[in-house]
Amino acid sequence: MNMIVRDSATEPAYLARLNEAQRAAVLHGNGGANGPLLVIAGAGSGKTNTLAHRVAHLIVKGADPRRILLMTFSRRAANEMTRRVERIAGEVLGAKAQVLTDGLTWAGTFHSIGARLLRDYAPQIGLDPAFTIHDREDSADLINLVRHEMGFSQTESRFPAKSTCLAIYSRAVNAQAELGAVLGETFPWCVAWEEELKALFAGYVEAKQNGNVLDYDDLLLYLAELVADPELAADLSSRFDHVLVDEYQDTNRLQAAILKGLKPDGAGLTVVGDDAQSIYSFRAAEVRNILDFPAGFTPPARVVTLERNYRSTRPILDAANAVIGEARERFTKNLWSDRAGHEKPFIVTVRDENEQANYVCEALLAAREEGTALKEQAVLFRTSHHSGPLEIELTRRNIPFVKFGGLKFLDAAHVKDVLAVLRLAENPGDRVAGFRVLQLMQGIGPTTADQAMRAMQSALDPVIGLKAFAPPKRAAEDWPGFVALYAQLRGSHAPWPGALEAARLWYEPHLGRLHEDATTRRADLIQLEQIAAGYPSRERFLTDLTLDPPSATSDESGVPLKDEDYLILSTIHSAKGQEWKNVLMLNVVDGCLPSDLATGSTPEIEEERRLLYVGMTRAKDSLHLVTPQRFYTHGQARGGDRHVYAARSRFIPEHILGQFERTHWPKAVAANGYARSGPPAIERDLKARMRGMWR
DNA sequence: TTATTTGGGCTTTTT
DNA sequence: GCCCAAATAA
Repeated sequence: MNMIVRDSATEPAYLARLNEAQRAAVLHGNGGANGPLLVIAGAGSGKTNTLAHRVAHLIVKGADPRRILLMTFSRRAANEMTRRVERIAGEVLGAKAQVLTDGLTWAGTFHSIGARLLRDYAPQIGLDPAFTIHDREDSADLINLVRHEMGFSQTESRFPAKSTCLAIYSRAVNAQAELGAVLGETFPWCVAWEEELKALFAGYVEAKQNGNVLDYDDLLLYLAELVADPELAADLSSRFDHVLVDEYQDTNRLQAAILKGLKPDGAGLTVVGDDAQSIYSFRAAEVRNILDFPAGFTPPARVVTLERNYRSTRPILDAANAVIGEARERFTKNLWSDRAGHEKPFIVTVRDENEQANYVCEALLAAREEGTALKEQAVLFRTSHHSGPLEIELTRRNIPFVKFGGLKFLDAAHVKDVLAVLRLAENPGDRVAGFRVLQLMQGIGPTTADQAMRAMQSALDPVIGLKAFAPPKRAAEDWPGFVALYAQLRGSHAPWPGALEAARLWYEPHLGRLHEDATTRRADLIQLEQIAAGYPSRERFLTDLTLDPPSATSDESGVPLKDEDYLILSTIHSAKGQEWKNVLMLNVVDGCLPSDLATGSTPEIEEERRLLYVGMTRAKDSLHLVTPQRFYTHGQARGGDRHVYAARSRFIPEHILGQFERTHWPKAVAANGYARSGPPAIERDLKARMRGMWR
């Protein structure tokens, strides 16, 4: 399998179209599992393409795709990678490639790979393979249950909220740090609760184990523990010849430990990343992982640097380089591009957020008039709610859009309710799911739900326990129906995906009672059934959905039609790895970018700077940074007038302003204060709308 | 014991 | 605007 055959005369065409550095990254080891490789890949330097070529090259050279482990940031990135590998391998291997690339099944996030491996190794590490996985909200709910049981909810001064408790716990786990240190550095206002938090976390861990549930962090933690055992690590390691990791700058210490345990000598290990794009340290990502990677091995890992940018025009890249050039500490060199462009990025001053929304609409419609489809344009912002006024304006103008990184489909209460039914069937010990489901029935509150859960657990079989349980009078009517549903779902012949429909039918009466807009919510659930049909089993469906939820409001839940043109709205974080012809960034203003919640320490501020850099480098042809002069503060009634005056982001100081074109909008001032910018580019049939009001 | 109301406090980015 | 806990009603 390890062929060291080099014949440059027959070098395939797919290598010829790469630049020298890219080719070096692809050819490293020449198809074999040689020493470790670090690829520093600047923004737009063809990173995904290079990685895909490397994987394809390995396969062409005879590597077994089933023994290639590919870890990317999201399932979407993994799919994209697989697609490209397929195409490239197809050029060389023809029809055979399909079979080979179908074997590339070990591709996904650290968390999803972790879940799969843990199910495989469950018996060896004392885990029940039927474990269910808690998302963030479920984890917070469980921690809340423990918090109540320990009496921390009725303290004299207020105990940290459940989400804060979880955040502290998660940080301590992912950063592999002591609780005291975490509190001091990241949660200083909770320092006084250290003892109580410690007790709470001990209780939380116990509750997870009793219920046979894992949270996100456990997937990494258990995997790290698994590879810490020499025998298990050797066994696991021998399953993979090649391990490739994307976005390595955003991995945390736990993830680095997993890799190290998996490939201690680095043989066959490739990591790709860019320290200038590290934007996840709030999630305990550790830039040092990538910086210290080469020296972690003897001999040190080979480093290949990709500095040529194929994405952006030169003026855009120059401006982005100027922004990142202000960073305190940096390791990658400036990127270069030979894509000429006459247009500098714009800094557009507008009066307030409403004008900002107007400007954005005008700008993107103008770009569309010139031939840039909405799909090739994006509006980026620091926090999800920054797009609020814009969303209203887009809706008013009938401009279709899809939002990434906002409220997720799965966070909706009705979707969680139905999924909880399935989870409880999968794992009767899942208290959070049980509490949620049982309390849907009228007359059942926390106390009864707790008693019913206990009855389930103490019985030989959970179904028998439920049947024997006598609910309070008010719930007596609902009870038999629920027990029958549960028995059906627990049965060995539970249909799939029919089980979801059964759960929905049971849920529908409750849906009508609990929610006003039952019709739209019901449509969501039917949508969910369609998604479910794509999964082979209930377990895979539940796992994949919690680990790789549909990321946009449209993704699979299909709000706008796929073939229609629509605009992309996205947080900067969710825009990672993507690119558009025209990019507009909102609120490039001190207090928003950097966020005023993240200006406490230098590292935090530096991360915000990289965030601006990441946003700017998404643009191919044109870039607009919009700076409203004042914006309304939150925490007031709608239409309130509390506002602050904002200054241009500190990341664009005076001396780099020359890289930008500064404009005001609306343009120059007429007697009434504002020039008319001409009628909007959209026509509306007002009469039709009037008629429509009564139909 | 459950369901509903009221008042006070915090408010990012995501697997 | 949302979450949470305490108070109140059924």
